[in-house]
Amino acid sequence: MKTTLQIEKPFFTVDSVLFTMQENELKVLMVKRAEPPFEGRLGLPGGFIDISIDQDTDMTARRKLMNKTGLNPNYLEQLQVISGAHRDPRGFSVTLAYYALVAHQIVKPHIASVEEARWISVNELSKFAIAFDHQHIIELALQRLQQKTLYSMIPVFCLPQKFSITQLMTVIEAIIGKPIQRKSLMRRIEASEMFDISDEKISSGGRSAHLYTLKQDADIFNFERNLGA
Amino acid sequence: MKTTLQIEKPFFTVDSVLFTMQENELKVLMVKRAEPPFEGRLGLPGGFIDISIDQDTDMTARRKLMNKTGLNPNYLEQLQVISGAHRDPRGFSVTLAYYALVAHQIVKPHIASVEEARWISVNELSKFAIAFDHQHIIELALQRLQQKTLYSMIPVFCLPQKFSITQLMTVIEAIIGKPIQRKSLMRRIEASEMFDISDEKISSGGRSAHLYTLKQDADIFNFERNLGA
DNA sequence: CCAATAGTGTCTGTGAGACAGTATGAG
DNA sequence: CTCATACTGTCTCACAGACACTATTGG
Repeated sequence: MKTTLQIEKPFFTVDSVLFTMQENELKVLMVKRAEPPFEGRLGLPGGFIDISIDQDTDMTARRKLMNKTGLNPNYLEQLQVISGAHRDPRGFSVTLAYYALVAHQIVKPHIASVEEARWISVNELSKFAIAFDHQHIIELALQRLQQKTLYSMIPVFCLPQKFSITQLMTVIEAIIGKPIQRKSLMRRIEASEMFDISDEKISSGGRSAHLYTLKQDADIFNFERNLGA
Repeated sequence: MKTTLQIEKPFFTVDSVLFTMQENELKVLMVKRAEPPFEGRLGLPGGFIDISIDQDTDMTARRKLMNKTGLNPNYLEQLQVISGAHRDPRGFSVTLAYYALVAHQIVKPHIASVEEARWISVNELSKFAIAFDHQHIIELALQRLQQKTLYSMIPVFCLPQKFSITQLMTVIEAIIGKPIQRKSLMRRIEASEMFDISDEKISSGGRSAHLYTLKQDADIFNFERNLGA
């Protein structure tokens, strides 16, 4: 069946949902589309794979994010493939969606200069007209992030290298949308063995807090029970 | 940048890792490749998306499985995309891998007739020369299945509609590779509220066992703690 | 001193592990 | 009856939730 290769090929793109923590809110990076379809609307940063540059799709995702924000996310993972005949007016399309996390302060200086890109709070997304089914993809990414937050420490990748327990607690609560016990979080920091406690401290109006850092070699530890259930 | 679309496109294929339970062993469906590359070797069932037939990639996976085994799996979920320049000798390729589960007895009558397809025990896979990086993909699928087995009841999709607790226990133990407590499993069957207990029984040399069925409307329940940790 | 934030001590609750004990079928 | 397999009772243990209590900073 040498004919197999003659079948018409779908579009194949890679898009990323990049999250960060800014002003106690969980935000997503959106870019204003410069061309049709959906010209002028907000959409996810992404595009076509370039097999002359990209070694694999992870590289494509990172390269496209670099073009928009000037940096590599601290965490990047495949979300899922979304496909169908009607999600892109140009025809059948296949998109591989990623979700990613960065510390806000590092990204801030870059964005404005590069291109029309902005951080939008996940709570305010519904106020905008979003291109394609990207609204839905963000929904999926958020659900996955929430789930993973219940049994791992990934939210640290939204924070700077040195962070306090309160900062981590705030991100987690922003992600899962409800309060957690500080005590439980401290137990997990201990048990995961992923962090070093630095001697530096940060203060914000009361007793000053210890700062923690991710160990260099640290694997992401998965707990056997969920938080906040 | 209308030039974007002129970028050379990669191959895009869909492959599935179909698991079942047979003779107390976890098995994977492999097909003998009829064409190069890797002609004559065993590989995963899959192929190119046909946008004139398939509404999305799930359909592609189901269609390809139907061609090999004559049936729809009870459970089908995306695993991940694997991509790279060197995994297919014909050039840069992108594969969307699925994993799927079926009850063995239903599939049995179909396979031999359709094509050169066979069930291989996951423990004996290393004895064969497998096409592409499919060995690796199976590894990934198994890891995901193991993880998911710790906090859900998906292994039931390897069983017939009516099944006993012992059968379910056997599948789970085959998947995760270690014994679990019958008592814990019974607690989960209760708590999940996913099953009806039928009045039928099955016997195998001792006291006869109750048979259970999945409720028609049942969602897959996710537990907050892992099993067998 | 007080207010505010950080961190500890410790009790309760839940669900898994372990395993002895009881029930029910076949011969 | 005995044997094999199915199921129950119940204890322990690990870890999350709750929340009062102590510690440390700035004013």
